[in-house]
Amino acid sequence: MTVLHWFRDDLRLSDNPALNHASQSAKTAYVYILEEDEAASALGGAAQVWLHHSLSALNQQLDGNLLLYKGCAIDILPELMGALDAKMLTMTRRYHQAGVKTDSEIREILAAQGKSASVISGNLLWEPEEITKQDGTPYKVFTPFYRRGCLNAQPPRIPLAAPALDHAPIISHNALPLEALRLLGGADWQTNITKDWNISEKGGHARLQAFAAASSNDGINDYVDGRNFPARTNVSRLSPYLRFGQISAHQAWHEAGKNKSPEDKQLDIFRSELGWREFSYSLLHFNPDMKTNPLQKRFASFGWAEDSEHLKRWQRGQTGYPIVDAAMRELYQTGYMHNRVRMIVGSFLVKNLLLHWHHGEAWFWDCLFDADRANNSAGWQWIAGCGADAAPYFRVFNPVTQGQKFDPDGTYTRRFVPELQDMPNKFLFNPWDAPKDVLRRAGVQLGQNYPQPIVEVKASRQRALDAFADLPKSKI
DNA sequence: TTTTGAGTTGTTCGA
DNA sequence: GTCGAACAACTCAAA
Repeated sequence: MTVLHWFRDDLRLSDNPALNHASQSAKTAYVYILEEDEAASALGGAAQVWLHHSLSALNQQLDGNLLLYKGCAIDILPELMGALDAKMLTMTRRYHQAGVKTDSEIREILAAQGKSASVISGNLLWEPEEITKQDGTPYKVFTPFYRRGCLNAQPPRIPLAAPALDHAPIISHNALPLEALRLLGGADWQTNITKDWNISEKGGHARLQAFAAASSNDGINDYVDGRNFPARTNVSRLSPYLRFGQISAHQAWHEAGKNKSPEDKQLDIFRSELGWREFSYSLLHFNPDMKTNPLQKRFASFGWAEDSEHLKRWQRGQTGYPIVDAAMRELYQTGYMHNRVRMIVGSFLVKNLLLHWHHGEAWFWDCLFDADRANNSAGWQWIAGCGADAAPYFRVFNPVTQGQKFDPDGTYTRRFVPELQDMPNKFLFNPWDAPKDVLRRAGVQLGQNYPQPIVEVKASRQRALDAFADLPKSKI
């Protein structure tokens, strides 16, 4: 008997409960479908590049047995199951509305043919319906969700070893070569952005181990403080691997805890970041329209500004605020952005420029390797203030102070804004305040080789505070 | 049942 | 320079 495992965002062999299930007492076939129906809002450019390399690596792990298709899963799968004479389909549970709908349709179609489809949880530490308040409704605030909800529930499973796979005989049945998925775009860009990453399950584990076993002032061992500094190497950089399932959250949870007391502060804070991912997925599960609609309905008619020139300058890293520009250029050049500066650029777009968070969500979706339906929407709603958040409306990041505080020697900023290479630290984050001779010696001509600030911090902050104060009071 | 206190990531102002 | 207070309104759970 043959079982078909449909890989989606679980591109790994180890700790993959659905794949384990498939491999028990059966020969296994494997498929990935680049879904082109409404089940998958199209992947962004960076995520496509990541996916290309991921599929290539996974196919190697499967000895060349991964079947690739492009199109509509409910058309492709029943036919493929027939060609393979497969009696069962396995897949890892997903949480976005269109995907959930596709999966239940598949199940019905196969059931009508006397075949089965198993949707098996594997990508979250806790399933959304497990973590609710006493009254059964979902949490809306992170801390009680995580501390009271998650940490009092069943602890995350010990990761499973990769199963011994008995490949079904290859019946390719019109499968496509990887190149036919056309996931790679422009030549220079896509080779440059992948050079720092080993895009594979193995690469994910190497990253995780390096993070977990780092020396005392690196990786997890100085996570609490170090994670705030974009020039330092304390964040895990696991997000793209988690996004595509090349490592599981369970593997990250347990590997990070090796040789550490469960009460260890560094470990606790890192795990709580995994908790934020859980929270985002819970929000997506209970609010299927989270990508487009604000969680707080009072934001529905908020008076966002319209300014395509400002938006373009934000996207290109030409705002005249060095920390913002460094971060936006990091994103565009590398497909990644450090978490601290994600908050700074988000606050700048939504508060200082007063542009709709949709614009930020869409740009991150296109540019980030780790663009994740749950995290991206939840994160943008959080920074916009319309999401699930206990934080005050007046939290507006100051791009000058944030730069001085979290990139004090300018290492990060100068790396991505080389125009300011020779600007002294004192004026690096506010070059418009620098005396003329300082600018001249640094070779900076504002408005010529580095932009003047596109808005003024104090005035734009006040404009945002006024606009937010005008919101209807009730969050509901 | 009601009250109380705290809540990822901040800034500014005035003492 | 440092430090505490003020900047709302609502969620959630413990007292």
